[in-house]
Amino acid sequence: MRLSAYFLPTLKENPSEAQIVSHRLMLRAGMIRQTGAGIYAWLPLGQRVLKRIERIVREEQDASGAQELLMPTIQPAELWRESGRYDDYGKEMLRIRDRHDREMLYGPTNEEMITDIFKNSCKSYRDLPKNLYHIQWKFRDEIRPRFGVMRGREFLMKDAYSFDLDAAGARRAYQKMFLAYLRTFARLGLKAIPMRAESGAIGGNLSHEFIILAETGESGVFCDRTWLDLDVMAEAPGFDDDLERFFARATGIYAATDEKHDAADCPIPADRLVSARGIEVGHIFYFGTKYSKPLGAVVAGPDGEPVAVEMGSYGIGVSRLAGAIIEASHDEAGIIWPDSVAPFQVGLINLKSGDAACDRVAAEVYGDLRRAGVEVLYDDRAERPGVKFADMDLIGVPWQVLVGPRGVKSGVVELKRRATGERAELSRDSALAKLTGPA
RNA sequence: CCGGGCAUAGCACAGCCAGGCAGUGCGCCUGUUUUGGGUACAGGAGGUCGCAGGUUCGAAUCCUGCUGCCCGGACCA
Repeated sequence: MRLSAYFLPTLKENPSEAQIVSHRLMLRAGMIRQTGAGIYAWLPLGQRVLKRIERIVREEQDASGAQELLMPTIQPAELWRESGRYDDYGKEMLRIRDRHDREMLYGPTNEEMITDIFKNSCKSYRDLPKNLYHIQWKFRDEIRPRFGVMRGREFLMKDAYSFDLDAAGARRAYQKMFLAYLRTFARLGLKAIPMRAESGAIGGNLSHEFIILAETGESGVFCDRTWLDLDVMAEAPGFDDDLERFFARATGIYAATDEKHDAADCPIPADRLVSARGIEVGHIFYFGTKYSKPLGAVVAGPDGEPVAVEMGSYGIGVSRLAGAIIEASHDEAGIIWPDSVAPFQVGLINLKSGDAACDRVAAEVYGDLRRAGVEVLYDDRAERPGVKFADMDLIGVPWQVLVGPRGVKSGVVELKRRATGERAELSRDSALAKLTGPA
């Protein structure tokens, strides 16, 4: 992509409405624009990041055996009356009426709808187990949205729903998602700690929140110091292996949200306890027959007797993750994207646009990278080098390739790693090899 | 929802107290200059001063009502 033609409205100054760093940087880097309290438009750069995050989430869901579908954003109120949540959800649910005066709602979650879809087609224990998910926009009418996309009213969420014949099966489904979540967050370049959590309005009695530690986190959390240096994925099993041991070990190291933490009854000594703030990026629940019973999701068991299916639900805040990753990875100059979610892999800077030799070399490097399948943002604007450096640092592209008069003369380009600031002068071929070779 | 604050050009803000030509910096456009970390100079474009009403010869400025947004809290997968 040539930057001269790209819609990338970066800002030099901080918009006054943005207080926390991820919100400021997302606005300044031209990723998002606010259209109302807690409601954002995603501009091309932000959309690219969202798609990258979504893809990793999708790949890990698929790898775990879950199947993707897509449910609507608008739901009939009737479904929610059956579960009793139409009243329970309160003002956080956005309620609307269609032209026939039918009561509808903009879905805050999809337990009722998926259970309804499931029950209409799955009648036998032979149809189990199933895990169905989608990645869809949700709306929760938060009293007080804040922190940009991290606490928006409209947000993109992956939600999965598991159906099993018995509690043992549901436990395995829960553990598979537990593993899928750890794999997902690791790939996103995040250290997410699974913490015992309240199950809230979803209901149920087994629940973990996946938390990233960050000063700007919304909730207080507590964990064993061991977590700070632990690479929990080092000994992670495959999805088809026995997950019980891994699950026991990962959940055996103390970690709890403040609702679940009791200082008077804490299993670890004070000098090992870390008190911090965290951003919730995922939440998983086992809730048994809470929805299957009222909604009639019943299958015939092996003995022919009806059995209400055992369910769980599993959420990942996809749009929130864009903000959370920035909270965890930025510096004074701007965003530092992990390679896995970067909107472009390489930012190519022509330091002297208009100079025939620089234009030629930059265009050739651009072509070479594109042919090699690298997503590259080529800054071909007639701007000062300083402006280009500042913009490229701000938007956080992991690698920068600098083409300037000096290097062109001696036949080299400069390669800069955004995260470390490390630079090296290389021949064009070795730079290309480095950027297209194995990571 | 409670409490506090803000609303003037794309962005950040001054002007309001004490009514009298709509301003500054950045950004944007044109030209010159400069060319390895947001360059310099000159010229230019850009405004329903959030909306509605009131007071006044005259309102960005004073008064009333409304709306939107932000912050703290409570709430919240």
